[in-house]
Amino acid sequence: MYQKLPKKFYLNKNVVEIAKKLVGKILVTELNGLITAGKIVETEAYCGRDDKACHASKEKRTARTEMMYAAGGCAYVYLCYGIHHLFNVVTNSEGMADAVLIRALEPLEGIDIMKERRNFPKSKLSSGPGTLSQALGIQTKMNGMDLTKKPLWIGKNINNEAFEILSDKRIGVDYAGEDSLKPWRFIMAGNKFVSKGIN
DNA sequence: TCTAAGATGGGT
DNA sequence: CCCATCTTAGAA
Repeated sequence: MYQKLPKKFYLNKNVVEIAKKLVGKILVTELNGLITAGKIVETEAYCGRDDKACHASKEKRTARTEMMYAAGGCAYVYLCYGIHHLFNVVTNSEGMADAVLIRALEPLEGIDIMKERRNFPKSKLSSGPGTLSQALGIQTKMNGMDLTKKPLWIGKNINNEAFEILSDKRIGVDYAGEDSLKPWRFIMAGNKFVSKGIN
């Protein structure tokens, strides 16, 4: 069930390429025996070199960014606006601060559990970086977890469905000037669970 | 110590 | 469109 991606998937040196490949993969948590899983339908790449939008821009090292320098294949979870836990996939080899922000999921399994955790009946379950973390129970204490093991992992595409991937500029990083225009956001074409989809 | 800003989301 | 909310980073 949800066959785990191998460590080497995350060691690719091109974070933009990994962000694109993550579309269609399955993000899974198993907490207190409860499995929740969703198909990744939207991602964004952040690079520690040549990208002002990245927390580790210009290879900046702080307590928060330290995890981005770890070898690829672990989680970088941080708190945004004091409320939202945002989940990222650390990539590249040790010392290279790259990460992919997971922005939206199509719920697959444990939907009742997600609804219970979200507790916002009128809103979507996991179509935004903050909401999907809440739906899967991802918190900052999971920062640094190995994504090739329980309780937080990424699995291969379930079936061999064909889909098209579109790219666009990233969301909420206007402060980064020209770097905010980089087409480093990837979405599954036509999927209604993307965060800002026309639906 | 103190302060400003932030990879958002829900409600109007 | 408006703004709650509180950690983090950087300044003093």
